[in-house]
Amino acid sequence: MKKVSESTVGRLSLYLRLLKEAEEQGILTVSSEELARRSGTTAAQVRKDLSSFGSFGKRGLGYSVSDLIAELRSILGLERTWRVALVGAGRIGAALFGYQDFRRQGFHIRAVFDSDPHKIGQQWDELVVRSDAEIEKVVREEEIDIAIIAVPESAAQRVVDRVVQAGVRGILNFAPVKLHVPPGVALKNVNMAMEMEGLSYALSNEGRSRRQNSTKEGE
Amino acid sequence: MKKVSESTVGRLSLYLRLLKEAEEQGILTVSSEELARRSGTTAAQVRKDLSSFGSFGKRGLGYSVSDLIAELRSILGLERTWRVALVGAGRIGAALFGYQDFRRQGFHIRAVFDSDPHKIGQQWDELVVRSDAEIEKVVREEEIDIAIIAVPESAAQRVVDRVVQAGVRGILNFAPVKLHVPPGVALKNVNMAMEMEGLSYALSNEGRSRRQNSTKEGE
DNA sequence: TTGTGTTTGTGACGACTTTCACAAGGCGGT
DNA sequence: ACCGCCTTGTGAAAGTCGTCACAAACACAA
Repeated sequence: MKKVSESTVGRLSLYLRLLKEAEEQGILTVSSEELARRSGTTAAQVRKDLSSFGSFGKRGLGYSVSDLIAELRSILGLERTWRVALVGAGRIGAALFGYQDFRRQGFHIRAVFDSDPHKIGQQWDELVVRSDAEIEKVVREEEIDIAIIAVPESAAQRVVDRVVQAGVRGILNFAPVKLHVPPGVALKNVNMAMEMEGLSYALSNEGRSRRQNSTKEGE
Repeated sequence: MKKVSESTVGRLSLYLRLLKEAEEQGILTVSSEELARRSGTTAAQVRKDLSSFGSFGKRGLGYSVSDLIAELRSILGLERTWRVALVGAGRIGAALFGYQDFRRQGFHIRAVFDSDPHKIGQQWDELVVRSDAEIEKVVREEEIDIAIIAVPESAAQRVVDRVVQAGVRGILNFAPVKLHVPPGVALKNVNMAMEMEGLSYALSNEGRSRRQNSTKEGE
């Protein structure tokens, strides 16, 4: 179990989803070859990724689907539930709140914040949208692990500083800015504007350097 | 102008945003050092990224903010507008439709599709939500360049095949699946579930390998 | 015009990631 | 129990990406 790259973790997450699919199809065992085909990588890549965490396969046979699912869930920390706060009750916040996959994966939204007086007090399922003035108090009370930042970019860094101060150790950021967090806090960015610009670049330069759309068939 | 990696393009997009900010602050010139500070990379990285496209700076001085903005807009293909179709009028689709940044960057949504009879016919600003049966016809008529896929994973690949068939050359995918597109079509994925699992991994393994949160301070 | 100070552009280096290739291991048939 | 076939796990090679360090270029001052 050496150092593991971010891309490896990303692929594990993908393998996990594919394995669940396979399980539903009644498949009991998969080879690295088969997983590679489904995930769009190579068999060697699959084996390397898995082998950074242990020897889960049987030579000559492949991997047991159910065993590997269990291993991956354990590696990714998905056996427990995570307590999540959603900061920003705008359109993106609302979309994320309704995203059922989160709950299914064990990410439970325990609090929603906004600064808009019109939003504060609204009932969202079993939760009430709370004033962002209460962030520190509620984050501590609810023992929030992860904060989802869905506020305008101008407010993002301030919100992050506050939730981190209140004990949050993971941030999923939807604001198109570069956030700064202290060591020990994990930060992931989802930047739709950037992805669109990547597409714009790829489409503008078709025919030129043949590699511009390396995302194709890649993750 | 050699081969350019995806990460380079991502950073260019970031530089562009930061330069606009600087321009609003009345700054006329920036050094690679300054851009690095703002973007969280290194000066050498900034210079390498820019130099893959040309020599935009003046030695001893730095880069002209307005010139560099123009160059980056040109490189990223943002001087024109792109015609976009949104497939899926659910929560995510609605959130994206309302995301003003897209329009500001020149990405104009010209069509919205859904398969739900309750949604079809709804008025969304100046657009009417159309039946997904009309995808081929409308995509061709409206000369759509880019499709945003905001449908359930079970429908995603089918939708992609159809829009590609109808002439779309860029896909922004929000469904948590690995899509397959023919060569010449650019594909970008936004996978929130995967990012959350990355956070879960990082939080589960704190203290272990010190590098788990390399996203921190990174992109 | 010459000198000083600053910052770019880039080849060389180092770190990290992916691919390759094969020995080691395990199953099934005879 | 042995043989043949298949697939894993992994060191080594290839490739990609980021960092370093410095010569080249330019502004400005005297």
